[in-house]
Amino acid sequence: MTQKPETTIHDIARALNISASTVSRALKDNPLISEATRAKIKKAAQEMGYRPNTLAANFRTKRTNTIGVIVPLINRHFFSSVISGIEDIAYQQGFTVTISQSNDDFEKESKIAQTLFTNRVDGLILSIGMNTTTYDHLKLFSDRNIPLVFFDRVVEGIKAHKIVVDDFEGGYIAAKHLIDQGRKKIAMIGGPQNLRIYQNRQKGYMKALNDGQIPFDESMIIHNSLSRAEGKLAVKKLLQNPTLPDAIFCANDTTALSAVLFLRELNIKVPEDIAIVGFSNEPFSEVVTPSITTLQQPGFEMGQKAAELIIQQILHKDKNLKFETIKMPIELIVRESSVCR
Amino acid sequence: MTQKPETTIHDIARALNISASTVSRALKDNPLISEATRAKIKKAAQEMGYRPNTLAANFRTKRTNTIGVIVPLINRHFFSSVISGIEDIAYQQGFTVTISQSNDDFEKESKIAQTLFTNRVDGLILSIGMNTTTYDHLKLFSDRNIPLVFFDRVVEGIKAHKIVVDDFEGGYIAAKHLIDQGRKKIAMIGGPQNLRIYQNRQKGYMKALNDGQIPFDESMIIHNSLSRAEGKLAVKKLLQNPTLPDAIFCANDTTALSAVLFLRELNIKVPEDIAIVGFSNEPFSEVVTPSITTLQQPGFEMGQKAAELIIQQILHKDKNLKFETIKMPIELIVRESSVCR
DNA sequence: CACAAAAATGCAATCGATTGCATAACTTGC
DNA sequence: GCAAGTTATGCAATCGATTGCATTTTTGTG
Repeated sequence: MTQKPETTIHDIARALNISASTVSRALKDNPLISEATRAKIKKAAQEMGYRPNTLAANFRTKRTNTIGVIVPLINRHFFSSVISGIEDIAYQQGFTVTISQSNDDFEKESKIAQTLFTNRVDGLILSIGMNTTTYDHLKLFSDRNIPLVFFDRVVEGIKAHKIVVDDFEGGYIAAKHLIDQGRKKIAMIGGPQNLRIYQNRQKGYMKALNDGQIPFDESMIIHNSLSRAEGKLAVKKLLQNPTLPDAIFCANDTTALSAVLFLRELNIKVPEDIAIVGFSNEPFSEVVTPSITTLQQPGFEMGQKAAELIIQQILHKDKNLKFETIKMPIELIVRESSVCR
Repeated sequence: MTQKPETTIHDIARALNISASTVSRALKDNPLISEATRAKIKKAAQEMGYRPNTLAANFRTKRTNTIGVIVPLINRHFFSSVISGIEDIAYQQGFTVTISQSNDDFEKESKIAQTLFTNRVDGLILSIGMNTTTYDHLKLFSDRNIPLVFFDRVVEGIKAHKIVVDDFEGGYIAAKHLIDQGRKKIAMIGGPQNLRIYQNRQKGYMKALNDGQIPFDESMIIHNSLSRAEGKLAVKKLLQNPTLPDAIFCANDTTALSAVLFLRELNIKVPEDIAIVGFSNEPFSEVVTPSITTLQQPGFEMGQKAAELIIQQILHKDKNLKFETIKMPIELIVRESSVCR
């Protein structure tokens, strides 16, 4: 199979006996070129099977029309929804999306950032890893004025748009909901406190307790990595607590799930004995028995918003842009795990 | 914030009073360059904050070190697992992964393929959409000898590696399992028959029935798009069938889930009255009550394999490569929905 | 020491599109 | 019919790394 040589704008120019610059302009619908020649050139391009060499153009213009995305784990419903949303908008706007996962590993996150940087992405959308506490790898971008948008797990003190759900509000609503159900001893399984989102979920929870005149009890809060296994351990520990909880607010659905399953194993009734509320509305939460009350984060929409913002920044490099923190609406989805019939 | 000008190999060359070609070679550890100068150059590069301009290199070498991936829907556990696997290997090998979703829309799939092509991806990994029946958009790649690897939903008659699970085997095992449980009237909810995977799942099912001396009944098979809504409709229809099924083999877990939920609504007992088997082992299948017996496809491993194969092809463009169809092991995961205690 | 062979380095073209500026072609009004 | 103004096209440099080939330097050997 012989490689047919690619047609270039020069070939077209030669064929039509005009200059390459005219061809280049015509193909981009530059109004400098008359309608007539534009049409002629496009026709020829079509016939000659011309395909623009993006590499050459990128090289020349120093733009790649590519948006880099780093998420902790692709294979997680919330994140893949966000990616889906990013891709949706990016595609419409003629951008390409490059995706990497950090696996919550700082080293990897850092290396990926460097790679994306050297690959000259036009912008970077990311949710930082659980263990990320320094941000030199991101300075690379801000130093060169490459747009950065954070979502979900954001970093304070870096100039960038941030798309978050109102985690405080979420935590508050969740705990309030449990209080409204008559629960008095509400435990919480929280995530790593270096991540703002988990801090806020907890703060919301505490505020609700306070508003509900429920004294705060240190021993009712456990912090872990929110995995299935750790969730189970946390529940085990809570069950040995001097004051037995009658409700647990879990900072993610994975933990809520492990609580539901483990309590079922122990024949402790959910929600009668212990009510459970999760966070994120994973697909399984709806269908497990009992189905899990949780907070719905609009992942797809967050992705769309992130893409819109970054593309806007890429297209109009506004020097004195005001960076916003956009709070997406969060919604309590009440299901069986928290309400006695 | 002034943009510091980027350091180029020419800057380094000038600083060290040598030629740019030497610098270029040294940085790539070309053995033509002596150890001594190599070290000197690298040191200088480091100090001067040199970062290779990938765009220039790509342009020159006509390679992008980028692998394109097209999946029907990112936001689906199986697919995001595959992506995760692809990304895993690609990253290790210094490749970047560009991801797009077709939303099972042929137009979009086609456009994406064109875009990826013009963006000069070095290879394309894809699972075609439900409605894709023509393959001109893929000829673009095969014509130019750009490696192509299919996974899951593959296309026959195109020269490419294919990574599939043994859907026939899966269908067979599923139906056999139901027969072994004493079921005699086993219905099937199958997918679109233009997709080989669904054909094969059905063929496996039919073979098992045949081997089990169960007469085949046309009315016991329904084809649809395997969505949650359509699944419910299919079940409804099966319940009105002259011969009521005592088991349903669903071609995916989504449909199996809708069956489980709908039957529960109707107070029809699963598995006692009707046993259910799904396909794909979605995360929810494990935790729904009753948990769903299903076939586990090794998504992550499939992604890894796909990435390995395509990278191998990219690196050694072997003209007379033999294309293989790799069947990944598939495993029946027996859960509550198919076994009476 | 001479000279061939081997090793190291340099030269310069090249990839293809883009774009500031120069020039050419065409209008228009008087 | 011509100057001034518009509109359309062309010239040529440029982006930065790569690489075939030429050239220089070093090494080794008789």
